Amino acid sequence: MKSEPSCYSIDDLARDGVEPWDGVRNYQARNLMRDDMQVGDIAFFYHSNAKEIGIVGLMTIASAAYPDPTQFDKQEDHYDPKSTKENPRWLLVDVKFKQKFTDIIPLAVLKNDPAFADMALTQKGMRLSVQPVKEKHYKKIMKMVGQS
DNA sequence: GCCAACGTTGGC
DNA sequence: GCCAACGTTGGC
Repeated sequence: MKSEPSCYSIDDLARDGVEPWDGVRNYQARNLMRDDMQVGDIAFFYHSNAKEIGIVGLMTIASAAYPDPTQFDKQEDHYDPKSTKENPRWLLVDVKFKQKFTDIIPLAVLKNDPAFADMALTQKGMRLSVQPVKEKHYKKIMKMVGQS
C-alpha cells in the first residue's frame, strides 16, 4: 500500500498505531481492499514520490473495508460529490503499525532483482496504490531485511 | 520540474 | 460505445 511520506509516512503510522487508510480513489485499489483483504493480513508500507522510494515497513489490516468518510466531506481533497452515504463509492480499511524496517527496500533494488520481475510493483507504468503481493515476494523481502 | 503511463470524463 | 482531451500518478 502506497503513501507519499510527505502526506502520511511510516513514522506517522508508528506514532498513530492504527489509522484509516483513506483517500483511495481508484476502483481496482478499492476492490482489492474490499475483496482480497482480511483482518490480520500483513501489508507492506511503500513510500512513493519521496527522496527514498521503496518499501519501508509492515502493517496489519485492522478492519474490513468500510466507507471512506472523506468522500462525503466538502472540505476534503478527496471529496466526491457523486458519492452518497446510501451508496458510497469509496472504501477504506484500517491499518495497524507492525514494524519499520531498519533500512528501506528501494524500488530500484527490486527492479534490478530478477526474483521480483513478476511483482506488480516493478512493472512499468504501475501506479496502482494498493497492490497484491505474492507470498514468494513477501518471503524474499523478509529475508532481505534479516527476518525469515 | 519533466513527462510517460494511466484512468476518467464527456461530446458525439 | 468510441475516443480525444484532460487530470493524476509517480519515477526519474
